[in-house]
Amino acid sequence: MKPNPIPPQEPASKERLRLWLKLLKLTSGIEAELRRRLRDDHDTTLPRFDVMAALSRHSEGLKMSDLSGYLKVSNGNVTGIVNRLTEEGLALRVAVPGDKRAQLARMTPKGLEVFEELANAHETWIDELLGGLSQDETRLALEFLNRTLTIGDDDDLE
Amino acid sequence: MKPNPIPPQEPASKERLRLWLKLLKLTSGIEAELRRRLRDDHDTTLPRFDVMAALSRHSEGLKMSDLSGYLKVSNGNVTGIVNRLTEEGLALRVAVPGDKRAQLARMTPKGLEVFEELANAHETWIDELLGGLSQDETRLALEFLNRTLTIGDDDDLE
DNA sequence: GTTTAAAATTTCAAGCTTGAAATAAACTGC
DNA sequence: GCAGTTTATTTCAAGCTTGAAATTTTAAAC
Repeated sequence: MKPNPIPPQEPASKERLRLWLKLLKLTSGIEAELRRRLRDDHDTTLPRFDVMAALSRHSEGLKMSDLSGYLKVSNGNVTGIVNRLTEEGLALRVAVPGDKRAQLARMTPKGLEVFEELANAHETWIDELLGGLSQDETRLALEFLNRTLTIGDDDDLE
Repeated sequence: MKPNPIPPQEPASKERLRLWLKLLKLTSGIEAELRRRLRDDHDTTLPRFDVMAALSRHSEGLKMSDLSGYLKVSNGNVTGIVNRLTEEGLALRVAVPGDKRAQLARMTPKGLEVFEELANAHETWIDELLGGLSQDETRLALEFLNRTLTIGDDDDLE
């Protein structure tokens, strides 16, 4: 006699699909809320925030190509965003001594100041939006993700 | 690939932030891969896929506003996407008998045919991309998400 | 040194996305 | 009826995003 494992049978692929949709809904929802707050409360956008975050942890500046590499977006994309940040006085471009092709994108002091506020708000928002998780659950989830679902792990923005 | 150091004593908000970034990286990575495959292998896009999916499970058609409601995107957004699907012969608009303001977006037979292929490929891709998860782990994760992180739960696209 | 290839960036067209404004039709109260 | 409001949709400008093409500079081969 079989001890009968639990078998409400759905093919594994359907269950994975279900998990994916659930996961997508969760992250999309949180992301949408972050975008809304950045816009309504701080008059900025998530892409700008991401660029500022990357530049802020590299105070010496980043080559445009490194920046797009970190953020996993196209070169042309960061060109536009850094342009707009520059127009707003939050970033600037500095020449690279040995190489006339390259430029470093850097935060301005004003940019650093603005970003610090944004980063604080951001951490608070996440804390609130994931508020349903106890510290134990958070750790459990992190461990689970680290153990099973690690895709393309490189540094920066971890 | 570093083993990702064990979280030392860290404030709960930092751990939640870490979890969020991990989660975001996972879903963004999968999403990027889906977009790439839709484009390279099927010459279409994720937004088109999402609209087709919604229309396909409502074969009688959907009002534009209902469609944007399901997908949680703006009205103007679906207008453009349905326009493009229509140009490609995959969707069409039909008048609503009692209401001259509204229109139903519907799939064409060709659209349904195309979508069925896409949906099959999509399920296969997800199965592959989440392949690191056993069926038990999948169920565990789903249960965890359902229990703790349910945000704005309504039907469709679950 | 000159040619050739590689690298760093920007430009560009096309599509996605939004919120706000514009249109048009339907409903409500009187 | 009809004035005023609500509802359904489209249009629009601005920004994000991409991959491909164009530009400029550096490096390599010879």
